[in-house]
Amino acid sequence: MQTYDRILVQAAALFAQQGYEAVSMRDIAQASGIKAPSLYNHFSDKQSLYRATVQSVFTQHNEQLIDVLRSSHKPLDKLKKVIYLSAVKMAEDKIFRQLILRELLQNDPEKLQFLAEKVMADTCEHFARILRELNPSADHHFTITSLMGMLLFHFQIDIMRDFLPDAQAKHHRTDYLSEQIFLLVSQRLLNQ
Amino acid sequence: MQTYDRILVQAAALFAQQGYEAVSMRDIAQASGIKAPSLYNHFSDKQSLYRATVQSVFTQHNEQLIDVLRSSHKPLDKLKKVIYLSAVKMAEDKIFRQLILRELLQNDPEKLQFLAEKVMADTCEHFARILRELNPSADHHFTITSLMGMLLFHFQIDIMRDFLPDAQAKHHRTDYLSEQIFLLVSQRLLNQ
DNA sequence: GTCTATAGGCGGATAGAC
DNA sequence: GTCTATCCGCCTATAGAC
Repeated sequence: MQTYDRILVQAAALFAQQGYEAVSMRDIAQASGIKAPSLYNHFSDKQSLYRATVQSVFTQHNEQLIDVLRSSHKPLDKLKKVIYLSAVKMAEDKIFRQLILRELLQNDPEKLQFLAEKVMADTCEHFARILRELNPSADHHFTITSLMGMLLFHFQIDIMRDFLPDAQAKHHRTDYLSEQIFLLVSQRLLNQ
Repeated sequence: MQTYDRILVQAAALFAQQGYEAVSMRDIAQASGIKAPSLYNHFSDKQSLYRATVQSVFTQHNEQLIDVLRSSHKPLDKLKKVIYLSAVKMAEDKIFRQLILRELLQNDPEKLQFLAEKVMADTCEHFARILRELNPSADHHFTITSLMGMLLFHFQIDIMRDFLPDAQAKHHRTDYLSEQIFLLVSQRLLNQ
């Protein structure tokens, strides 16, 4: 792998784990196997490196998710499948999950607009198309944002689940959680 | 207000907005109307100040929420009411919301255990009691974590909602969101 | 309890050799 | 493209006067 890509990969892991301020250029350099000044041959400053990192993680994540929707089952099966695959991605891709949560904590409206329009809106549209097939008149914006909230939260709290009341082994299983989320969403959708 | 409390209030706002690493002792001192070294007469170091801040915000939040459940309506009304009041608190208390999200991004198991057992578990138990009245055999752990995920996410994304597909004015209203969350949760609960 | 002064370290970033 | 050396500012924290 080229130096440039190695930097992006290592920076993504560090920024996701520790946050922008807590990660130094020296940390990223060391993880990438170079010295800090060499980073400046690839990125003009720390902010640029961060932006490139975030964009790269989000772009990759979206590309992988879009592949899912090629198949054409019945709408309800499609919804179930896309929830399951989103859940798998959320469970696996801790870097994406933590980076998006960190970006959500940003207060800069520009960054939030970028996050919404360039990262989340595509995925939302995919969901929306399926939901409209199932019920043309329901409140899909609410359903989709609820879905994203649950997908993010359920997998983010995985490591602290057992400290919460009534946690069981099944609550650590991606298939169980995605099934329950599907049932929650689809029942409301069809009864609305 | 005494210096000590003024520091906690100002530190809470700064830590919630910018995160631990991004806030300097000078920032907190200036916001509190003193110089940085004076902070060390109240807290032994930055970490202690942060811990005290988080604990203070979470304790206050929980106390305010517990008051809600004194009234004894029918279980379904109680659920509706407690969801509404949690939603109002989430919408209003940006400092609590952002601090809890930042703590969720921590990877230190000790801090997560503290967050789960000392901050979230109480609230979970309140929810659980109501849910058990409505359906003794349902999966309440899943329902409650779903609820918390939705409550956090829906109000955290408020400022970027309009950049997402199909957003409408009603999606900025706390009463509408809490009603929809209630319907989502209660339908699943009663059909389970 | 608060201040000024300051220690000592680490941060981002640049200059210039190779 | 990568390095060593270095600048300079900000950071946490302490010493000691008032």
